[in-house]
Order: sequence, then structure tokens, then C-alpha cells
Amino acid sequence: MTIRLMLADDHRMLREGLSRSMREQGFDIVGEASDGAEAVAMAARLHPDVILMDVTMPEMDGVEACRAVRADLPGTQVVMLTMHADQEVLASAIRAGASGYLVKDCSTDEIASAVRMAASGETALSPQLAASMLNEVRKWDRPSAADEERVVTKREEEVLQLIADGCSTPEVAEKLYISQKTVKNHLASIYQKLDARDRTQAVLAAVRMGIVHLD
Amino acid sequence: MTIRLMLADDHRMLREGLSRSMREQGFDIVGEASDGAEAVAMAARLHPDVILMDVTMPEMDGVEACRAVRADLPGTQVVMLTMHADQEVLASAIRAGASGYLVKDCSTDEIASAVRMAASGETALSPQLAASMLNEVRKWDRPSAADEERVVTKREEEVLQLIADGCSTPEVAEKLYISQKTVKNHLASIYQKLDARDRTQAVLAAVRMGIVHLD
DNA sequence: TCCGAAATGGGCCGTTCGCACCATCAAGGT
DNA sequence: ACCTTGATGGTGCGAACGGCCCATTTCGGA
Repeated sequence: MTIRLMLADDHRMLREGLSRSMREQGFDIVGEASDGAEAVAMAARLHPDVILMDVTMPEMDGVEACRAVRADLPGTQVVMLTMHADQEVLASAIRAGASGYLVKDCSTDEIASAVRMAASGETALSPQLAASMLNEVRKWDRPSAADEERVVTKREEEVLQLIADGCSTPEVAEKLYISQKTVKNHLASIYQKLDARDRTQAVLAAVRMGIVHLD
Repeated sequence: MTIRLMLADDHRMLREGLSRSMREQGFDIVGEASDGAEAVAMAARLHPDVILMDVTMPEMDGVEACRAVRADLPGTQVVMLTMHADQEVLASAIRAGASGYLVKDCSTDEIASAVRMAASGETALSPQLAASMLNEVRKWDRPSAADEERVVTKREEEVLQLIADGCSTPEVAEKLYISQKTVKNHLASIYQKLDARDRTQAVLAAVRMGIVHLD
């Protein structure tokens, strides 16, 4: 019932250090690969429970290797290791099917914990990464947090929301009890403010800015 | 240099237990509130460094209270406590300016760690929440990861993306080296598949489904 | 081998859109 | 008192749009 662990990293020193640490933690180190392609081939042969995989490797990067492994071996989980808390890479890794994502300066205990979680089907990521993701979420929110500094007026916002909800100009006019011309005037004003040239761009810009919401 | 901590939770038992634990961890518990409104008023009087705030409270919920505190007291950080790893609430809390988000069954050490991180301007969240967020990211990815089960064809997807990027029909035609008519044909096909009646609705539907991306 | 889907294209027609010009009226700030 | 802004409206024009008919070619699966 010991977890069969495989390592993939191009730095021998880190690999051997990790190997020793993980063995002490009670894992069975079944193999070590020094690049992505080798990792994929070795995994197909050894069917490890979990692979600790570096992101930056020669031949094939860790994310690609992770994708390949996940496609071939559903029973094998992949925990990514990286130098920096980069949420871009994190997103790629998640999409590639990684079960965890750790920055390299985390403790042996943390790595062991992440591996055990991965083996039991759970997901883990370093606190640093979590914080990074939170900052991302915050960034997404910034525009809509600009409460009173409205770029578009209340009425224009209503028009935009109705357009986003699927209304045409006549329908918007009907729902707001105004003429089609007024709706067009509001739209023209919106186009200027949001630097859009048609309703499609205006609605997309509004969505990006959090002015309107998709249901 | 000890951190001045305030607690806000409607359950006396939990509050007192937390108070004792945090005192043992070396924090200075300056106040305890039993609902959101009281928490906001007390925070304005005491100016704590960090508030440990429950999400579900009478009078004013934790998220609202957090928003109020963050608006009044820039120097006071808020760490949210919750029963469940609900990413909806998490997102709200983040938007309200929370510096951390913990599930209630995490250890005293974890709470203490999160409070210290918050006090030093960092952000923390429980592993459970991290996993929850990862699942969200995965979910967002599912549609695009559903490689072969594509609702729209590759070509239609290209058209949609260009429209989303701000191109008109003639411009899409030019960029794809096809006639305007073909672009219209693709769009007509898209309208059927996505149940849209114009390009605006089609693009919005595609955005919702993760088919196209906003930059 | 044949069928269907995908991708390419044409023509026609009515509607909608975006832009140009404009006017009126109420509200709020200098 | 004046001026700006927001919201309401009008006319007209040319381009774009969406729906409808249709055809051809290519390509992979039944």
C-alpha cells in the first residue's frame, strides 16, 4: 500500500535530494527521468501512482509531459514542481490534468502531503500559488469595484444589459418605454465611451469591465 | 509587535475556543463581536490588525462586514472563516477585500499562520479551498478540453474568435482568405448551433461556453 | 461505394445597424 | 443666469446584417 512515486527533473542534484527525502517519507521511488520525453516513456513502463514533475525540462516540458501521461495512464497522477508562482503556468498545468502544483522552496512535508493527496485523488497546491490565484481573482474584480466612477450612465447600462440579454434595438426600446432612436443614441454614446464600433464589441467590453453580467 | 486580533462569530463556544487558542499562539485578542454589525462598529473603535470573521452571522453577514471594514480601515486585514469550501462565497469574500479564507475544521496552527500572513499583507487560504478553486478552474476548462465533442467546427470557432476580437464580416473574410458570403454561412450555422439570432448573442454564448476567449 | 458533413461560394431581399445632421427639456453645478 | 450633462426624440443614407434559395468540392466513415 506504499505509494509508487516517480521523479522527473533535469537537475540530478534536486532529483537525488528529492529521492532521498521522499524515501524517508515512506514512498517507493520506482523511477527517475531527466527530461519530459523520458518521463512519458518511463511512466508508460512503470505505471507509477504519482509523478513529481518539474515544469522546465529539456526535450518536452513538464506540462506537455503531464498531458501525455494523463492521456495514456488514467491511474497515474501528476504533481507539478516549479520555481516561480506563475499563475499562467499553473493554469496550463491544471488544464493538462495536474493534480497538484508546488513551488520548489516548499518543505519536504508539504511535498509528501501533496503526493499523498494526489494519490488519493485530491488536489493540492502551495500556499504561494494559492495567494497568486487569489491575486488573480482580485485583479478580475478591480474594474467592477470601481463603483461610483461609472463610465456609462445608468440608462446606458440598462441598454447594455438588455442587449447582452439578447434584445434587439426595437425590443430594448419596448422594454424601456422609449423610442428606437433613443436606444440608438445611447448605443452611440456607449460606443464612444467603450471604444467599440458595434453592439457586439460594446457588450464584450462591458462584460470585461463587469458592467453587465452573463445571466 | 504582537498582532492585535479581533474575533467575529455568532457562536460563543467557537469564539471562546478560538480566543483561547489564539492567545496561546501569542496573539493579542482585543475584542470579540457576535454579529456583523457589531464587528464593524467594534473594529472602528479598536483598529485591530486582523479580524477573524465568520461568514454566516446575524444582522450583517461576514462578507458585507468585511467590505465595510475594508472601506473604513485600510490598516485592518480580514480573514474569513467558513463551514464549507464554497467557491461562490470565496469569490465574494475576495471581492470584499478579504486577506484569507479558512474552513473551520483547519488546525490552530493553520489559523495562526493565516493570521500572521494577513498581518504582513500576504494572502492565505485553506488547502481545501485551494482544491475547490482548482476544481473550478478545471470546470472552466472542461468545454475546451472536450476536444472532439465540439459544438462548432474549427472554422466556425475561428470566425467566432475573430468576431469577438472586433472584426466585422468583411474583415473576417479578409483575414481567413474567404468570401464574405462564406463568413455569413458560418455565422448562420453558428446561430443555429448556439441558439443565437445575431453575432452578439453568438459571441456571448461562445464566451459562456469557453469556446472563445476575451484576450 | 456512397452518403453526409464541412467548407467554399453566388444571388436576392428586407431589416437592422451605425453615423451624420439636428432639436427639446430637465437637472445640477459655476 | 449660464452651461454642461443626461435623456428624450427626429430624418436620412449607405453599409452591414440575417434569412432564404441554391451549387461545388473534399474528405472521412458506414
